[in-house]
Amino acid sequence: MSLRHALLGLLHDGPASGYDLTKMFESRLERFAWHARHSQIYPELNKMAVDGLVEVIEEGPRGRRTYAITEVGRTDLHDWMMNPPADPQVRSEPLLRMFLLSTLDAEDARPLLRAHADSAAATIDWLRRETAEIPADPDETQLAQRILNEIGLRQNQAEYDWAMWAIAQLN
Amino acid sequence: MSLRHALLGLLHDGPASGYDLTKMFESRLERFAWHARHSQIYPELNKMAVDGLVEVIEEGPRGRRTYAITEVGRTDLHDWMMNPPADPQVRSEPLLRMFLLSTLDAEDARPLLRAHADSAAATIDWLRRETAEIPADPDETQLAQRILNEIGLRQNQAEYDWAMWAIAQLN
DNA sequence: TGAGGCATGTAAGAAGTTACATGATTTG
DNA sequence: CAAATCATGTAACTTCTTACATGCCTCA
Repeated sequence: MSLRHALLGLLHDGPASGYDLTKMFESRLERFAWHARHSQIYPELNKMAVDGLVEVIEEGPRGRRTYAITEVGRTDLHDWMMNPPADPQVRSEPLLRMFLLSTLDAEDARPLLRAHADSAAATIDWLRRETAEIPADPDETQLAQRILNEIGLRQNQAEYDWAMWAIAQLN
Repeated sequence: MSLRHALLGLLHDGPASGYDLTKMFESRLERFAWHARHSQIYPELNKMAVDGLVEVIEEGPRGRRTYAITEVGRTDLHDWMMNPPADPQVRSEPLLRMFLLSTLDAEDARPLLRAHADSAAATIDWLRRETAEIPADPDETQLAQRILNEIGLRQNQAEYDWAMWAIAQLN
């Protein structure tokens, strides 16, 4: 039920429509943590409303429905946050590819590692630009954003460093 | 089709049964890269055999069937390895939880970050022990293993450092 | 008035999970 | 001979992807 909790988590910051949440997934979660399309988000919001985790608080133009998290939703989110499973499950196609690197010879592995490094470097650039836009005297949301950007920066720096190191190992 | 390619990748190292591959997933892939259960692996191997990507090369006791990758399978794996998608999709529940940290107050966030750090530290310990077992003069497989352990070490070190830094930020 | 973005939806199929089910072989 | 492990499978269900489908609103 990670999708459900991702949505609750996003709604914790304030009410939003399915359309807004789809955009939030794209801009905030999809790159590092979770991925979902609108075709999964809209039905899930409807189910969550039936289950009382969210409620429609406004109907706008073009059939727009703005959802807000309910008290039940908050409790559910809090429980999920505070009880992580012992055996976390991860699915990362880029990392899987790296784990299967030994199936390639050095000539093929090198450009793949290079691409991996380039991709990490591009993400670092992007996160640095994002972070630079946060004012020196941030509010709580901006402070939280800074902490999140930091995990992305450190992770991608590790990926970059590793890829460069691995290229050196091939030689 | 990541499962398919994960299986082809594991079979690239040598023939194995569905049972062996299930164990390999548990010990090698599941923690960092991909996750699959035997109930998904066995049917997939059968489909892959129909598609000519793998073949049964031996039938052993208890109905054991040993699969080997075919030339078609090798080509398919190589294509997949060399053509990573532009927008990699990642799903990580632990990271999602960190991305939703701002839904908690500081008293709740602290132990969660602590647990995140502990988990990274435990993984680092485990990887260090694994790496120490690799002889000083490794063969090709062992060298590849060392490169993989290194990515895990660096990633988890980044996670650990970040979590400790984040705890400090809360104060 | 046309293009782009806003806004939501469904249907079919693929992928993945959980639970049930069975039996052989090895080892202490 | 009992327990652990080896070994494979299916059924029902949930989750996720891809493609199709529709129409409104805003701005240049």
